Amino acid sequence: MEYSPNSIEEKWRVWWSENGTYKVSNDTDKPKYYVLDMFPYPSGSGLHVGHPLGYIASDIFSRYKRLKGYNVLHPMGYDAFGLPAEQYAVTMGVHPAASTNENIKRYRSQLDNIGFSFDWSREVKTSEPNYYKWTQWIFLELYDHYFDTDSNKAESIDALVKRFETNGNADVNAATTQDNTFTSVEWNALTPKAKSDILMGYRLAYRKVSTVNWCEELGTVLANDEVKDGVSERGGYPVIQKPVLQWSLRTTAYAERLLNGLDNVDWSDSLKTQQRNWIGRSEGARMFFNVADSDKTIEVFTTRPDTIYGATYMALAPEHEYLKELTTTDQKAEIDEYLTYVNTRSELDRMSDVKKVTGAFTGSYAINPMNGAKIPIWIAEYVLAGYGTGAIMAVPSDDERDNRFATKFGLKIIPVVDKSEYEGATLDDKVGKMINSDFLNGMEVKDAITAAINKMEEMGVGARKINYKLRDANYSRQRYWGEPIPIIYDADGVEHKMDISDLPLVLPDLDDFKPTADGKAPLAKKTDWTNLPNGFTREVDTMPGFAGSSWYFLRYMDPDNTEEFASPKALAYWKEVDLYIGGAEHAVGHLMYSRFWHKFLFDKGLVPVDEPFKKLVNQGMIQGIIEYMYLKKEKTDGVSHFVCSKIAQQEGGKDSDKFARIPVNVDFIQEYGSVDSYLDISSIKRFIDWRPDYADAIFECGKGIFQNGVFNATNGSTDSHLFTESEVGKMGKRYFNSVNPDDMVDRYGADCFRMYEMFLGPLEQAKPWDTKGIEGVSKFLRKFWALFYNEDKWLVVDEAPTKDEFKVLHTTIKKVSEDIERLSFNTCTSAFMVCVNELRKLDCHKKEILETLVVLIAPFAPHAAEELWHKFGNESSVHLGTYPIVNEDYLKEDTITYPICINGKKRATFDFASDASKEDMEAITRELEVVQKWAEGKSIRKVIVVPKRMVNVVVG
RNA sequence: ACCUCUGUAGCCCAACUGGAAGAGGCGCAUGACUUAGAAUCAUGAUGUUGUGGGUUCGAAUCCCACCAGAGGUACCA
Repeated sequence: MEYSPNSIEEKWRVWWSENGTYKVSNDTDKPKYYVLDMFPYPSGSGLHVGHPLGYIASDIFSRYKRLKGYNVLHPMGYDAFGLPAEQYAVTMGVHPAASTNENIKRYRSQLDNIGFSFDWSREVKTSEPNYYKWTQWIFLELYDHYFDTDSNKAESIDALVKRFETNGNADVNAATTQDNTFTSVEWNALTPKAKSDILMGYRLAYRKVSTVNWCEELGTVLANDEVKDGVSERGGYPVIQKPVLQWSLRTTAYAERLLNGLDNVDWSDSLKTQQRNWIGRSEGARMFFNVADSDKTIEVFTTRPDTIYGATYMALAPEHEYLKELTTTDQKAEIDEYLTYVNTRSELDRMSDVKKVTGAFTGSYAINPMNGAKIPIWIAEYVLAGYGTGAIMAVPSDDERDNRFATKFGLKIIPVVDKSEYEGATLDDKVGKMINSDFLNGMEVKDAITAAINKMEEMGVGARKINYKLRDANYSRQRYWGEPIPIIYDADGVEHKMDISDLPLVLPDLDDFKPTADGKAPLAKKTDWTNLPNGFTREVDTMPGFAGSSWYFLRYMDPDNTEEFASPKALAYWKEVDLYIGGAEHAVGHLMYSRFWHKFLFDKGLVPVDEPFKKLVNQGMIQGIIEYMYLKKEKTDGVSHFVCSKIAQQEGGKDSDKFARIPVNVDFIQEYGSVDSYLDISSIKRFIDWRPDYADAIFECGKGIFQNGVFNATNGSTDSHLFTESEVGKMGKRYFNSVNPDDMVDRYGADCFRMYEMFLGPLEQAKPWDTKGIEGVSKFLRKFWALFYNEDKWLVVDEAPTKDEFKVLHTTIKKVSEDIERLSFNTCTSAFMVCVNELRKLDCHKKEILETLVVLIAPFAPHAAEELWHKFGNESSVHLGTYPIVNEDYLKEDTITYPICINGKKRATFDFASDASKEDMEAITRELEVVQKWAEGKSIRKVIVVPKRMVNVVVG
């Protein structure tokens, strides 16, 4: 029979499901192996071809490990809470639970189509109460603990309270924002509210003021993603940074352990580097500057205490707590004006716009603790409240940004480091000899740093300190579609945790998912839910997206447990994720949060290891081509005005303020993805059908204008191309460029789709989707099939294979196994192609070869392999079989052909016996005719023999 | 702006630890089969390894600078 995937694939998917082929037991003697995918957020547009890339890779690896005799846990679930479902609810009135369930159904059918070996009985959905019960429980555990720096782990708040009651806090070393010292007597005399406030400074889940993006016109808090250039993406309204009391997680407490833990995991160096940079450990000093004519002291963190004598001004973050007190009457207007400006600036704007130097003078002065110099205190947006202490001592002579600032505002610059001995050193380089620096003069920077800190400690004006860029994670969202935070407040505003027996705190139904007029979370509207009979009120913020995804991998181990998040037995067996595959876009965020949660659970003795993911691989993103149209920001005669991208280019293109770029559905585009992609008249009409709001828009093409159904050509031209701009980028709903895997599976079959995705390129590399190449893989599968079948005839014969046939097979086993181990699936695919090409040349149809080949290819093409496996008369699944072993005897060669190079250039080849020694090879090489010829009149200086590679003769 | 990664034939990519620039596929060209096309089979052409420097007997690979693209930058997921 012909290879026709559609007729066999569905059959085997049903068979696997009915036979429970992929059901995983926690109860077995087999060694375990845990292969995890980053579970998807079920978006409204369904899976696109980028999603399955990692899933296919992990599925191949799981099937491989199963064949190798492991008990493999390979689960799947859904990260089901999230903003898009809520936005959809706000605009379309569909309950997020309903749309999410619809999306999950669609995802499931798409996933099923690809033939994954997931154990669906372990499915996890983060939006299910029986799951988020435990998310809430972990949150309360975090709330109930603080980080003790003496024991270097989380300890219970109850124990801390006992210490306060007996000894106060003087001998407590903890990760805390609490810097007042109190005695037991003082503590015991405090009101419950005051005690609660102090404990907030210790808890791992705590409340503090942090800012949100607030859009007055839309009456809502916006995600960073919804803000572009300081205005809302929707409608273009102003967005300001508004301070709100919110929950946070004290991730910083674990900074050092998060950093050290990286040494013990098998992740790529680039990924570890990204995590290390995100944690951003830096050594330096904290220093205290008194404010002139005030009792205030400003704390700064600096990595360059050596440059203290060059500190000519001080810069505070505009959010600094002392700003009010420091601003003089004269300067108030200027400061207020500046604050209004800063309010419109996102953190990203503030970091990236370094060329723009802005700031304002408070009118106050600080005293340099080392020499008593009076230096002005400014506020500047380049100082971020969240980093260090939100205040810096500025040294314009040795810091690029400070230098620009000082130059612009005419502030003093005192050179303190002489770099004349270091050619090419930049301002920021930590090299040179100290000058103008009193006792530091003449020292090298490195020594001066130590000397300066020692002196400051002696004088009591500073101390050695390690600072981290890592910030505590904001844990509050003013949203509906997330886990409710199980906290209630009494009449005094003191928070209380809910009783564990009352969990889960189920998210109540709402009809209207908009926030309240004053920006409170939607749940605030549900007064019968928020107001409890005893006068207490509920927290109305919900948890962020990362809450549910920070521990889901533990739930798969024991998904139906109602007593614990997972049983100790299940946790002890599965232990940790052995291989985690997921997108590089999660390289810091999700992985950092999961590791933090896991370390906390480890401290509690609830998980057996302190790092959750042993080996981690980021698959590269499959990109799509995004097609943009240029829209003039200002309407022409009251209607929208689109401009051909080639015309827009001449006026500055995307960098110009004149244009907005809007993504177009790529289905309308001619010459999609090329430099000359365009819309013709009929595609413009389709565009208008799609976006009726642009029905009367002007479309300015290269050679004419299209409007209201009529094309007016200039110079009688018929060329009506409206060029669009193609850009490689994310595939997704917002760019209208998704390719649905179902279409590929319908057309080519799941096995072909799977192999093609792997064949596209290295797993870790980003690559644009291109449907064209899939024909090659399809052709390969037909050729593979043709080894077994000729039309309706089963060709396989029971003859003993030849040496050559064995060699082809075992070369392939070796290559494929090695490549699977290093996750190089693209080269596996081409190894199979080579193998099939060679077997065809040998006209091989031998059972012993082909049956082994079927097992070998089973992880890649599970359906075809299963079909053929059963044709061989086997009754159990090929996927529960045994992986073939390489027999090296078939791979041996008698001679190896070496290139003979003269001075690095290949001049001849020579066959050496494969077991020849280096010395023999050198001796033979020296006598070769070519070598003699090239060495004529010169001497042979050296002969380099690289076994199995080449021979190089150096003459001269 | 900062952090991370990538750049090899018209295109997707191989080249493992520094050792012959080429495995596989797409596309293209020619031939076979065919009335023709499709499918299939056979054959084979294409190079400043992004640019410039350095290290080395030898560099796609290591180092430095630059250019281009992608991902992340804490409320998209």
